[in-house]
Amino acid sequence: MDLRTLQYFVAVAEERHFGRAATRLHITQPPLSRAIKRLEADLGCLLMDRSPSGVDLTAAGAALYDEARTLLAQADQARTRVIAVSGTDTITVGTLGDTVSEAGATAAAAFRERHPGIRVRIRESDLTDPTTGLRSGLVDVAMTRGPFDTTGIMTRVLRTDPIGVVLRDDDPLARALTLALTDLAERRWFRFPDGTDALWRAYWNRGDGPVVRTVQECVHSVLWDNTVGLAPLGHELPKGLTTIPLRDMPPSPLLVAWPATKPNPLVRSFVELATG
Amino acid sequence: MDLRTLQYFVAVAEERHFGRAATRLHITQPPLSRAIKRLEADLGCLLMDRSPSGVDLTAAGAALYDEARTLLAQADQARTRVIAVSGTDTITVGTLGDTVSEAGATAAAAFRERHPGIRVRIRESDLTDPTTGLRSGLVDVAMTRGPFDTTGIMTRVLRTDPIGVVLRDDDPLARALTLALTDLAERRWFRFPDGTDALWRAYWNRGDGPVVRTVQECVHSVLWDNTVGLAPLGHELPKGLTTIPLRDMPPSPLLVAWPATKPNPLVRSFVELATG
DNA sequence: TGGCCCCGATACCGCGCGGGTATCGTCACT
DNA sequence: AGTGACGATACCCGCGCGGTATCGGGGCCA
Repeated sequence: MDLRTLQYFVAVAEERHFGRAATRLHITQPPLSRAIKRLEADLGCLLMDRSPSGVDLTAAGAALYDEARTLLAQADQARTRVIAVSGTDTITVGTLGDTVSEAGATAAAAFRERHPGIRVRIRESDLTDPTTGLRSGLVDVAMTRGPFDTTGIMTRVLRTDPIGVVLRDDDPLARALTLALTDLAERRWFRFPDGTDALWRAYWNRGDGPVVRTVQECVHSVLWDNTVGLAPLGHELPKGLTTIPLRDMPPSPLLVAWPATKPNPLVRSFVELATG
Repeated sequence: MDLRTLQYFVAVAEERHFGRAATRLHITQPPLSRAIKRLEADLGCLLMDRSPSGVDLTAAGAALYDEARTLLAQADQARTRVIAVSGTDTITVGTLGDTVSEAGATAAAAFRERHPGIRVRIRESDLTDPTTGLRSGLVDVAMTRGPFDTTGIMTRVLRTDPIGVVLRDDDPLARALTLALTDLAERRWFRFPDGTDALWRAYWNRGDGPVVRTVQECVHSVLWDNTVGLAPLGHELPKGLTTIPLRDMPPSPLLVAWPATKPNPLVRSFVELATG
């Protein structure tokens, strides 16, 4: 009866569905089934009645649900209190491009509500470092876009967005519903400096056009220098620009990333709040 | 930060000593050191100052100690409540020989105080079955003496007692401080029936004297039939009998035993209370 | 000051548990 | 009868948690 198993149980109890609970817990269904079964063996009684159309709590299951809820809340509070005593009072979040407005704002808000005494410092990184300073210790946790080299870094996917090409509104191709990379073979692409993470650059770079480092420079390059470039779909663009989906680019994950060895104990809580 | 680790931490915090805490937890010292270290890494702060003469809690450690205590108590209560709801209301304890008075009484008393609503049924077994009915399901947990075949059975040692030979007070050898089995080579030994667990019988049987099944029959056999027999030292004997330590017999463990798959959820609690 | 002892840390090993993917059994609904 | 949804099962793999053996370092005593 460890806390993780109880968390699993609570998830199933609330979702009334092993599959949904599993996704909510960021695991798959079979381990969850086994964990519940083990919990039942440990307590010596059935906790839920399985039926093909979902699950129902038994009396014992309902009792455990209440207990587990308070237990988990108390455990969480214990962690918070210990960390408060230990003196950690700041968490630094790195953001890349517009992840700060996309998902960072809600995550930071949730975190601030959860840890009223903690200062949340946002550090907006330029586009050359997808880790936004994780490796150099400038930030404790990053909200960024993949793919990039994740050795020594833990990540969790928040969302996955299709990739499009950024064009000027008056571009001849700007009316297309979708495009392929071959349609743009002759164009000049803005790209990122050599210092950028190799995997990230291979994914986002095309051709050998002008080098940019920030979202601003991307925008200017397209608007005033008539280049094109890759960008995820589904977020606001400055007036005069549009994004056309590309058929032959794999989608890009929007993710939260943190060091595998996390010296800042607040990171775990932030990740939980950011990913639900 | 699972519950087991917190239990480890509480033990160290209370003992102020890794070694003692480890024995109290029925593990060895290295895993305990690692667990605490991992807990510290998880929380991101030192919990105790190690010095060669023991350990001291840091401020964070003291905070965690309080939290952990309440958390563990609540977890225990959660387990108890769920089991109560599930309908289990009886635990049957098997005893062998005089284990019932030796350790069973205190264990049963502790259990009754801890679980006021639960009926504790004691089933005293004769000496032919060292499991006291564990395998056949007659009892949920046994307090008995080793060694015996433990396949499918979990055990925990309560104490280890030297083995002696039971003699009549007026026996020529009854004045010796210690004896060897060779000193008794010519004697008739009482022994246990063939149905008895093989390992147990090999340990306790000598020669091919009269068969006994109960403590009473052992006593009578020695007093009235002038046989001798093996018995652990350190417990009361009827008037007229005495026990002389044997130099060449390995000591016998007094242990609590329960099925590896334990259908009765109260067993865990009983074992904890019996072994401290 | 050198030797010893105590205690916590570390190294290494084997096994079981907790993840994963692939597949099955079963029930409800066409 | 066929199909789809859902939980259970089978199997695999890597890590965590136990174990034993050993190290390092600080006190204590001769």
